[in-house]
This record gives sequence, structure tokens and C-alpha cells, in this order.
Amino acid sequence: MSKLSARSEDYLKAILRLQDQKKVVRVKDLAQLLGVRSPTVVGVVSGLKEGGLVDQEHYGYISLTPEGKVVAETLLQNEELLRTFFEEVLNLDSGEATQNACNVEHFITPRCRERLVSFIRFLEICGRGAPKWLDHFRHFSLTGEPPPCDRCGEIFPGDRRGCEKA
Amino acid sequence: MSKLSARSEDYLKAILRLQDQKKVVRVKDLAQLLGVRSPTVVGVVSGLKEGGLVDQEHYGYISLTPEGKVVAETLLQNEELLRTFFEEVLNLDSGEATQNACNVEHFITPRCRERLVSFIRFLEICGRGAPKWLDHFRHFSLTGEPPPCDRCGEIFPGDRRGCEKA
DNA sequence: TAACAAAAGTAGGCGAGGCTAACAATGTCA
DNA sequence: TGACATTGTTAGCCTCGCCTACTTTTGTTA
Repeated sequence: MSKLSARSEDYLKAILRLQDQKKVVRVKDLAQLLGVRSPTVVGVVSGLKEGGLVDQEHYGYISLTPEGKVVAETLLQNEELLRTFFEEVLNLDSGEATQNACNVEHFITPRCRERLVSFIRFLEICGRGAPKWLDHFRHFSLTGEPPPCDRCGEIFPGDRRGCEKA
Repeated sequence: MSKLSARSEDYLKAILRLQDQKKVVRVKDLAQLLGVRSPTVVGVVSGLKEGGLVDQEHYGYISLTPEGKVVAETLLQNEELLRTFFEEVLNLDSGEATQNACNVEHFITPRCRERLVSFIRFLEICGRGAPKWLDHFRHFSLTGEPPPCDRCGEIFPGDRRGCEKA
């Protein structure tokens, strides 16, 4: 499969989600999940069938081929990565984090993905035992107030200008 | 103007860039910048003219209307914000940061944008005088090694498990 | 100023991804 | 088992953003 459109990627992800959740995927379910009409699903799915990513018998259920499953799982992992960033770091609520992740997922470069993975791991590792850094950002993003300088030495750099402890 | 497609947004941004840089915008310049042929530009631009975002006389130069300029400037600011994140935080090179920013810009929600602005401001403010946090992430993303614990107390939380100073 | 080059525009086609309307297959149940 | 509801498919149309081939306008210059 040469290069999937963003929309085809959405269809693949949706098929994987439904497959995990309902065991069997119908045109109707897919249409509902993606907010389109059945003939649209039939059209896009027929393209995915040609690409060898999806199987379906006439008037039958839809399923991912092994190749399609690999692709879909990768896409879903990438989306999940972004969702984590939007929710855990930027503190968006779950719905909005998912929406952004789902839309953005198609458009970031592999290296960008890698860096984001690193970034999230970094936050996790370096927050072990003292995961205050994100709390401070949360506070800042709500109030616009930087954390008080007397915490600098304890928790993270903060604004050290004029701070004698630094 | 109801709702612009991602592609139309690209055209608006390109017009603004060229306008700032060359004073006068031609179909040909736009085609070159966007990597398409002239008739494509003519088609999209005619839509933007109908939407009241762009002016152009027959066989004449292209320019943004006041409304179009406002829209384009907003789009460009958003792109710039993302570019900053990708370049300064995720440490992507300028070209790749720009590419990601340009592609992603169309798809993030306003609240997500706000949070990203906050996030970048937070990093700036809280790094004043001791902007080591991002350096540490940079090191981590290259080597996979968390920063040594003996820096914890000085610079940022780090991994405090087993660190007697914490 | 006439001729030519360069740029813009028009005509018409294509594929993706939507839609509605109509039709075909399948499933269910009295 | 026959009738009806549900679901999937086909046909045909639309818009968007792209293209090539061709025409028209504009600008330059001999």
C-alpha cells in the first residue's frame, strides 16, 4: 500500500477499534462511528480492499488483513501518543485531547513522533517521586502566575533572577 | 467566510508571506511557493475572492483584503507558535519544525493552541537565568540517559528515588 | 508599432470523499 | 414459508484540489 490518505487512515483506525470492541465490524457501525453514510464507507473500504489492508465478503463483515492490522495498530499508537501529550502535558480534557490527537496524527513526521515519545518519557522519568513540574505548569496555565521562587531550589528551576539560593 | 479548508489556509498564508516579502503577489509566485500549477492557483484564489479574503483584478496582482489579512496573520501566528514548539522544545531542525507546523496548524483546537502558548511561555519564564531544563531533555532525547541525580537539587526534579538530597 | 515572450485565464478531465435514491441481499418472525 | 425490516451495494451527482492543453492578455523590445 503506497500512501494512505488521512481519511483512509481514519477508516483503518475505526475498523481496528470496532474489531477490538465488537469482534465484528459492519458497514453500518463504521458509518456511525465516522459520521458518514453507508455508501461512503463502501467506497472507501473498497479502496482499502484493493490495497490489501481490509477483507470483506460480499454483504459480509469487514476485517483487517494482517498487513492492515499492523498499519492500523501503528496509527492508533501514534494517536495515543499524541492524546497522552495533549491530555497529560497540555491538560486538555479527554475528549478534546482525543479530537486533537486524531486530527493531528496524520501530519507529523516520524522524527517528530520520536521526539514526542522521548519528551513524554522524559517527563515521566524525571518526574518520578516528584512529579510537580506538570502541576506547576497546570497552575501557570490557569493563573498566569509563575511558581513562587522559594520553590525553585526544591522542585524546578523557576525564575532565579534575584533568588539567592540559585 | 464560513470555514476555510486546510488548503485554502495554506494559500492565504502563502499570499501573506509573499506580500511581506515582495510587495506584489503574482499567480506564478504563489504556484511556485505552493508547488502547484497556475490554473490550480487561479481556481483556489477565485474561491478566496468570492469569500472576500482576496482581491485581484483581471490579469492583475493578488492581494489580501483587510479581512483576509487578519485571517492570514492569525494563521501564520499559529503556525509560528507550533514551529517554536517543534524547534525549541522538541529540538527538530528548522525545516522539519516548519513542515510539521505548517501541516499541523490547521487541525488543533483553539484551546489546544492556548495551552501550547502557555506551555512555551512557561518554559521561557521558568527557565530564566537557568534554562537547563530543555538542555536536559535534549540530552535525554539523544542518549536515553536521564540526567544524573546529583543535579536534581540544583536544576530540576530529576529522579529522586534513592537520592538522599531529596 | 509589430512581434514575441511571459503570465493569467479557460476548458475540460481526474480521483478522493462526500451525498441521495433506488435496488439487492439477508435475517427474522408470525 | 412468506412478508417485512435491516443492511449492503450500485448508480449517479457534487465539491475540492489537482492536472494538461489551449487561449487571452500584458509587457517588452527590436
